[in-house]
Amino acid sequence: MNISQAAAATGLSAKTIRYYEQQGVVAPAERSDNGYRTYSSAHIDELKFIKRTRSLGFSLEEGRDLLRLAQDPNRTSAEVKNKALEHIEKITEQIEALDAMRAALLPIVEQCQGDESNECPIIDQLSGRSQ
Amino acid sequence: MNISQAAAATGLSAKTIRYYEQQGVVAPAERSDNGYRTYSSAHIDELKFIKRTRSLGFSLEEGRDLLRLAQDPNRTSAEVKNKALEHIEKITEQIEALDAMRAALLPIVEQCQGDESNECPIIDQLSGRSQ
DNA sequence: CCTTGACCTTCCCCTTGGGGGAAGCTTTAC
DNA sequence: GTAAAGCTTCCCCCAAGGGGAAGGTCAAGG
Repeated sequence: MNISQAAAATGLSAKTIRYYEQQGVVAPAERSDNGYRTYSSAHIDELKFIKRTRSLGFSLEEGRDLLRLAQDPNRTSAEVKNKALEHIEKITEQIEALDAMRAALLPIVEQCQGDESNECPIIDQLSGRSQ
Repeated sequence: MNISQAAAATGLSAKTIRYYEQQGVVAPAERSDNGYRTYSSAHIDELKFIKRTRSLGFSLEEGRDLLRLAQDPNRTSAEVKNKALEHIEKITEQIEALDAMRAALLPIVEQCQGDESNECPIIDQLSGRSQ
């Protein structure tokens, strides 16, 4: 299984797969005689695992940690749950920050006529006028 | 007014102020004979303007565009409102993406005992088992 | 007068998660 | 035999600065 086939099998790009290997996130691929990377189904599973962690918003480093836990028979579910809860906390903070921006922006934007005049409460607000 | 005083006046770091100047976001500071940057109240206002756009989640480039509109007497409020609405749209999309992650994560995490056992539905999910 | 500490300057490397593309090899298909 | 496609490594690029080095300047104190 070449890298382009691994890419097709995982939905990742070849570039991304090389990057994950170089970052030590997944086990390095075997090499065939010509130097090409060769992928087993175990590699594919690792790549898919990381893809799922990424889609849930985990960083690559967190994904790597989770993969190690997944492969460690001595892990405890408490360790895993802790990481997940911390991550949920971070997501929640990000949502709150974005909500605050939106809440600050919406009423000002609604006040703006959006016409051909140059008078604009959005600009006034950003300029510190009409505070 | 030196850069550290401008920093104190705006709440930005000196590094950030230099960066904004180098990126062409704000007008370059005057230089005194020793080469030190010198800031007028107009500069301070520009820096504060950009700081407000940043705190509302606008990119530096968007902040620069908004500052140019603010200084352009021929602007229309429609232009400004358009940019603001696009930005709100982006924020909304980000919130939705984060909400989706949280919604996907929460039920799995709740199923996890978080004890000393290695059995863990979070790991199962990430591994594609018990899908 | 001289020194020391606090400024200031530019410069380069670092972060995240890859994308784009060059240079050079190999393999595949016709 | 040759051309296209695939693979390799390598380096530069993005956002928004932070950290810190090397070197010039300025103000205060002994």
